[in-house]
Formats: sequence, structure tokens, C-alpha cells
Amino acid sequence: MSTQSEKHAVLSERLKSCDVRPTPQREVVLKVILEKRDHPTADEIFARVKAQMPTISLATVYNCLETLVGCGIVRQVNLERAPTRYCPNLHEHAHFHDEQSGKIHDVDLPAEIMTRLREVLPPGFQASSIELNFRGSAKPATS
Amino acid sequence: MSTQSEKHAVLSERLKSCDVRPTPQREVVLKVILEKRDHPTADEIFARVKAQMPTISLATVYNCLETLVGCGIVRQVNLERAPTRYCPNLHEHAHFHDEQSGKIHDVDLPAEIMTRLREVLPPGFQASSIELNFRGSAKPATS
DNA sequence: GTAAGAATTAGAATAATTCTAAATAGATGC
DNA sequence: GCATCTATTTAGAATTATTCTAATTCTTAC
Repeated sequence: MSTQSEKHAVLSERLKSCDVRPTPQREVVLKVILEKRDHPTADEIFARVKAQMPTISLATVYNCLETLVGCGIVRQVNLERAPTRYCPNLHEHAHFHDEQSGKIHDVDLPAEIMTRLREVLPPGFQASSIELNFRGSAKPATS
Repeated sequence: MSTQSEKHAVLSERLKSCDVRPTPQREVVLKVILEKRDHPTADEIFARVKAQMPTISLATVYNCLETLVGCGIVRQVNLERAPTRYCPNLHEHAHFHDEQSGKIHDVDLPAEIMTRLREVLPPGFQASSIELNFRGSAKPATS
């Protein structure tokens, strides 16, 4: 089990390794995103962060998120013009949007599929990123 | 070559076949989308439609688009929370977003890939639709 | 021809996000 | 250690795509 200050150090290092100044605001925003990986929106993150740092402003949350996304620590998830959601899973993965529950699930992608996907592009097209979203219903097999 | 009234009849039939009343507004919106398939936004569609029907309102364009999307005649394309774009290509296809030019290209998807994609889902997950977006740069081979 | 329902319209409202300008904090050079 | 310079945070205003509202106009059915 890790202490409060150990956790803090991990967050801080994570930020420094990206040449980002580890401000208290950035750390708490990152902490909240890592803690509950349910693809929260900026508003949800704001609410969770305020519980720990009541004086933080929404603009700062947006600023921090922009920074974290910019340095690749978190990823934006955009589905159908709904509010942007944030995801700390850095593996190449797809998203499954359960229409019943509204929940978003991460779906791991075999490397082989990604290669295959790039092959469907016509000559001259070079993909720097691929976004894959499923929509449907998920029956919890176990849970 | 088809006459004006023949074109009109085609549009009208297309709408009727979906149990949608073929109003002049819906026809002109559909016409504009079919005519120039460059994935226009609602604003761009509004501008193009106004050239032919200056009294139409933006709200009506949105209403018509909603109707056309609802009955499956056109498809929405959402990339990164940018304004929604509209696409009359009904084949199962992906989109390639050229970051240089901002243009969106349709990419045909072999049925085999789609099957393969459904297979990556864990048991219990049933996808009703799959959205696939590429981002990168496209060098025009011919053009 | 009239009543009922559907579609259109202009403009107001909404909501997520970005911008602005001022205040604060932190780092750097001396 | 202190002044300065830059980066960050903040509150609130601004922006913008889209949706809503309520009134009007069209269609359709009888």
C-alpha cells in the first residue's frame, strides 16, 4: 500500500517526464482521472476535483486536460458530439458505447487488426491515428 | 441526361419510399447533399440550399437533416466534436480525415474486415454499428 | 371547404468549450 | 535572498453548433 506522499510523487514524476510543470491542479486532475476510469466528462472531472480542491475553477480543469492530452497522458474520447470524455488508458484500444446504460467500455485491439486496418487505405493515404467506436448493447457475462 | 422534373421525381420518390413527406425543403436539402458529396456541415448545406430557395431557414435545414438521417438516407459524420457533417454514401465505409487539407474522404471497407472487427469484441458485446475514422495525410496519387 | 395534423419559420435558449484579462505562483538570474 | 520574468490559474464573458418554442403556413382527409 502506498502513502499519500508516494502517490503524489508518482503523479509529479509522471508530469515532469513530459516536461509539464507538476502543479497541484494538474496533479489532482490527473489523480482523479486515474482513480476512476469511467470515461468522465470535463464537468464530472470538475466535480470530482472540487471535492479535493474546492477552489479550482472549471477553466483550470479544461486547461489541465488540454495539457494532459497534449503530452499524451490522457486521451480524448468523442462520441457523436456528446461532451468530450477523458481516458487514461494509453494502449491502442477501441471504445464500445453501451446504448442501454450509456457506459463506455475499453476494447483491446490485437496489433494484427490495426495492421489490417491500415491496409484498407488506398495508396497515398497515410494514417497517423485510427479511431474505432462500437455502439450496441453489452450483456454483462460476469459482474 | 435527365430533366429538372425527372430529377425532382427521383428525389420525391426517394423520400416517399421512407414514408417521409416530400416537401420542397426536404427535396432541396437532399438534392444539395447528393450533388456535392464533400461532407458539408449544416451551415454549408444551409448556404447551398439558400442559393436555390432563399427563404428557407436554418432551423428547417436542421429539421430536414434530422429527418433524412432518421430514415437512413444520409449519415452523420462526427469527427472530434467538429460540427457534424453529412454524407449520402450509404455503403458501409470509413472516413479519412486529411489534416493538411481538412478534407474528408470515404474509404470502402471490405466485408471481411467488418466481420473481423466484430470478433474483437468480448463475449456479451453486440455491436449494432461500427464507426471507423482515420486521421493523417493523403497524397493525391492522381488528381 | 373545413378541420386536424405536419412542416416551416424566426428568434430565443442551451450547453460545452474557449477566450480574456487580471491575479497569483514559481523559476531564473543576479 | 530578491527582483524580474514567465507560466499558471481564475472568474466571468464570449462563442458556436444545435435545439427549442410558439406562431404561421401547408397538406391531407373527410
